[in-house]
Amino acid sequence: MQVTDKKTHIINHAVELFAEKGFEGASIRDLAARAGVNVAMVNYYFGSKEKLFEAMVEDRASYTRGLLDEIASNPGYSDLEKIELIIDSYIGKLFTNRKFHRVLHQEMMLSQRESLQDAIVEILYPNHIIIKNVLDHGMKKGAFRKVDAPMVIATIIGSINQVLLSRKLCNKMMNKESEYVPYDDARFSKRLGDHLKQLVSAHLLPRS
Amino acid sequence: MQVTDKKTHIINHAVELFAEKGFEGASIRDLAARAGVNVAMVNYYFGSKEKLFEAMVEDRASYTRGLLDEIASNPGYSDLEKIELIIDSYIGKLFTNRKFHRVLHQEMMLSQRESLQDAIVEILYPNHIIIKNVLDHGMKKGAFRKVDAPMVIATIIGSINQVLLSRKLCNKMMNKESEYVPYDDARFSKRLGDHLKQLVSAHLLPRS
DNA sequence: AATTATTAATTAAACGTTTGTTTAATATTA
DNA sequence: TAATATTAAACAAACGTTTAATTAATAATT
Repeated sequence: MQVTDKKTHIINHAVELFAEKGFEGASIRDLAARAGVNVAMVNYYFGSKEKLFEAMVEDRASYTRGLLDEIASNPGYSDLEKIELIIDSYIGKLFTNRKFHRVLHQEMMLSQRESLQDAIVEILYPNHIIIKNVLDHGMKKGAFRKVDAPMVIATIIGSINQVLLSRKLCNKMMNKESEYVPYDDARFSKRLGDHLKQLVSAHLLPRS
Repeated sequence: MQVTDKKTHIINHAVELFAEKGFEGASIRDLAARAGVNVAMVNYYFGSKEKLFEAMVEDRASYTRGLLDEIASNPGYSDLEKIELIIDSYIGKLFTNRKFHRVLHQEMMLSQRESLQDAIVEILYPNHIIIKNVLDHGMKKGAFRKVDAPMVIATIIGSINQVLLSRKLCNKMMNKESEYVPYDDARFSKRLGDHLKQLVSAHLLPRS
């Protein structure tokens, strides 16, 4: 196995472990056992637990980029269509990358490793800007009513995060049995997307 | 100082510490130093770190109860008025109790101490039910359009949680300087409340 | 192509700290 | 005097990390 592959292999298990136990709760020994490598290899490759975490963030940070930007810059869509496409695309992104996204959330809530917090903000912020630009453009052109754009963004992303926060709470709210995994069910993604699109449309579109 | 007072005193500092560092990241020695008591006192009073955590949850769990229920059961309000009052009331609640609420969020995201997760769900769920009943009643009476009630709840609570998640991210989104503390600013609470009320009204009210 | 020299990868064991917790002695209160 | 509260010290376990020895792979030299 190549060096890069081995690093990636460790990082993949690190995402799982950090998502389950948090940074402090995850031990190098546990990680090594899961990844099937010697404990010393983690420090050999990454230097320290903290640097491993940073390497993991850097490796996975790209998951947010690209797709939203393409949608927003595509001249073939109306502003409302862009918002709707962004909603669906963002749901897909967060659902598939939910473990890493969970790690980012954990780290953002804690006031340790503050420099990492700034890095995480820089990862998430571009997505907000993309949505903001579409909202601002729509309002300027009169396609949208005058709304509190940052709050609309908080609502879109916050709604998705809320169902991602806890599978147990989500299932209880949605009246699903406790073993159900909503994030793997395309019907649930569609349900969330439909709700958000209807909600945001009613909010943004001028009254007839 | 009375025994109960001393316990409460330790719990108060525990909320702060757990909110800052998470369960695993918080040490008994750090807690004892902050609370100004001997390290052994924590185990003397609570038995263990884990039992201290549970005692803290039990002590603070009541923060969610009461207010929302009063609003929902008050016959003097229309269904929309109830929703609007619940939104403002819930924002106030979460903002003032944000540190404990942050601890609950952290714990809910991790897959350790699963029994505690169930307990936390039981703490938060009643609030959801209160909102759900109002929504269902309004839909049944024709005051509201047919909407996805659980998703509407996820949106209301998720939006508030999103701005509570990270002060840094929130300030960046809202174009505030990084030292600003939005949760202590009544204007920010009002801004969030106004947004949510406008959003939910547009979503719930039938088109003219 | 075979052999040697060099570097990289891997391992088990140990290191020093920190952790939650307990103990045994002392002080305080009832 | 008896129960409770408080303390400093010690305990064992787990932690991240380092070491020193060994194996594997690569490069250089004959």
